[in-house]
Amino acid sequence: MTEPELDNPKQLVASYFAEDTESVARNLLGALLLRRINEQWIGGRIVETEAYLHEHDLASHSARGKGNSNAAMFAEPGTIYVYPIHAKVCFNVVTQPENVGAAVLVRALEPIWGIDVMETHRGLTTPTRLTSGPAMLCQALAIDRSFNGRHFTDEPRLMLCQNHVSTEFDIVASPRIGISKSVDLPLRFFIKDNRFVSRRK
DNA sequence: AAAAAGATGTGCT
DNA sequence: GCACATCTTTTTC
Repeated sequence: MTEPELDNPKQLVASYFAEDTESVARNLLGALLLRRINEQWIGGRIVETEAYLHEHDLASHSARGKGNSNAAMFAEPGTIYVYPIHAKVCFNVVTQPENVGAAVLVRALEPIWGIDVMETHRGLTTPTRLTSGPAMLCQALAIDRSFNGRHFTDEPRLMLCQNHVSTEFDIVASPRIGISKSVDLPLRFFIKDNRFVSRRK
């Protein structure tokens, strides 16, 4: 796919993220996540997300309240929350009104633009290993902790857009991946039958 | 069987 | 506050 669609991007507005987290997680499926690097947009379509709530969600980083490391999660909706894990990072967008402490984790992309650049960043060329995991997609898009706390509407290095090409798909909900608390809540959402979703058999 | 990924955890400047 | 180690699960060979 070429880039004509990016000539007229419909960037998501901040109010898009102010509603309840589960809805935002569902709505983000199919949206485009783009990273500006070397005067080129690289990225693709979001195919898998997870919702992290505040109240009663012990798996969420916000469950114990606001602290130094998770302060971005309590900022205004549309703020980027990047947290470190195992020498890598994962990418979230804050939802709900300010001070709630909820966010959507972007878990997988369908790579579309700048695949060669993403292959270089990842050090491999297997398509389904490029961005099919929260830490993988951050490495592919060169997202690091310098993005933490930035608002995506004020961040020229990133763009979140509505996808006006392919919007027809079924959404599947399942329990979230890799957590030890609140394990049964069906807060993981992905595009049915998409080959770039993580943890497929 | 071996490698990779990951809502961790520790430790130091 | 930031860098990085480490162990379990999942995926690939």
